Amino acid sequence: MSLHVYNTQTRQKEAFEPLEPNKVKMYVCGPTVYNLVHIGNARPVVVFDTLFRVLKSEYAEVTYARNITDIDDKIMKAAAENGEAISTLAARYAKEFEDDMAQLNNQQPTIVPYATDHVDQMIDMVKRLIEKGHAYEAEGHVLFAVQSMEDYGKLSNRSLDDMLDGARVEVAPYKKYAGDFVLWKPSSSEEPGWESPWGYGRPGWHLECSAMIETHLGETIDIHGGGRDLVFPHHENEVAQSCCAHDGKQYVRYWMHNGYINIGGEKMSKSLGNFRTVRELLTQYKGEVIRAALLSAQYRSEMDFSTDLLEETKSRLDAFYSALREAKDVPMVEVDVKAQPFYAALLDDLNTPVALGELRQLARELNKAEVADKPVFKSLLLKAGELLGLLQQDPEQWFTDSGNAGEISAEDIEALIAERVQAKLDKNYARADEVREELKAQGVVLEDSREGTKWRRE
RNA sequence: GGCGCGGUGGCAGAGUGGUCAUGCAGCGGACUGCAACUCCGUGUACGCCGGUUCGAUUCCGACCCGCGCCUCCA
Repeated sequence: MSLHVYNTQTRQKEAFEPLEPNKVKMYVCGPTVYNLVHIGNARPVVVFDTLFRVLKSEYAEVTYARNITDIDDKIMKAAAENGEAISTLAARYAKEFEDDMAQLNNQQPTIVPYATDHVDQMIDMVKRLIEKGHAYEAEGHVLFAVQSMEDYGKLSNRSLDDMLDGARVEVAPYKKYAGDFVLWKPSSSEEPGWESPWGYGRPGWHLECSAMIETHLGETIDIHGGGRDLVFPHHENEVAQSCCAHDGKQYVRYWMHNGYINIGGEKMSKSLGNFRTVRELLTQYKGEVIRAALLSAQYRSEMDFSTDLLEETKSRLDAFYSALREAKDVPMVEVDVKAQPFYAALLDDLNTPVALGELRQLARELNKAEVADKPVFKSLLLKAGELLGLLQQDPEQWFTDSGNAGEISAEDIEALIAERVQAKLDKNYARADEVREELKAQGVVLEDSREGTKWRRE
């Protein structure tokens, strides 16, 4: 079994083979940093972070780039409202994004390129596109001429005529053809911008990814990921820019797109205003719960993000950590997680729901195993968990950490437990039960075992 | 109008041309002073109608319903 991924370009699952043996180049579209990210923005980050982990276990050299878009009209608008520089606002929200993503156990990509650090490369690419006859200047704008490209529309599987049929926006008068898109646009003197051969201005949205990929990863990359809504126009236009700048050379070998997060069955989006920020969710659930919830459905399917889902996910993680807590003194040994059904599920286009199911079986095996067999199962469980970015924290901490201020302290809980132990020795079961009830009322559950009383916060 | 996705048991969610997903919840049991955790057991599920087939949830066709994209969007 080798890694298979669903390729949006061909609309089927394909065996994955990197262009250069043992070297994988992956690029994922990151956020536009003008506010706190929502859970929908977090999905591709978690999905492709998981893919990054799998790729690293399969290939010797994996380069993963995830950009930060720090120049954009929405950033300009937000900065103007705050009366601050766009660089200040963008830097702040880029930091908030990094913090949120770290809470969800996402590893740092190999490269995190910023759009504004690549304006020279973007200008250079626009120059080349004009020279090759794929772009033209008009009223201070530079536009990509989509009719100059044979295969335009191939990625998103649509023809130019069809696209224009359903167009909802007015066509700018300077466009030679309605489907042409902006590579460079003029800025007024008070707007952010850069000097260019076409005057003071700023890049169009699609350009940055093409330029940054060219700069950091080369002309052809293996995997390009992002949300479904980027297929058109963003990725289609990236293909157009890069292919035409590179004389038709293949841009991306495998396109991967994750499905939407819905709220109450409806697509969540910044424009609809029905979004939940990661920051807000983190006040109620641990980052690991949010991550596991995002992995509970296969990445291409849509998923409804609800309290029920988070609560169920928490219960599932509790069971894993309960097994690990019970096995805290069991030593780790060398194991081959790649031989497990768990791993086969991940290789099959990142089938994380099945992988989570297999993880549950490993936890069950660990619980049931004879002492001599426990090290193997504990090691498999932890190794498998690591590939999903889960189960890496101290189990004791998982159950006893207080996320919220104002909760009963660990010391107070321990004191009450000590009192209850004495009450039990005195056969004063009424008092023992009273303590249990008192703590239960404060969200603390007691578990008696041979080794003594353990506790956890609900 | 064009392109595309999906409808699986209370809920979540895989998958397959013919014995089983799995999880959460529920129920029964073991364990427990009581609990919890854990373990064991437990569900005539595949939108509707046709077709192909010895056999279809799985393939084909029509239909119904929901959702998305068609230049803000993960």
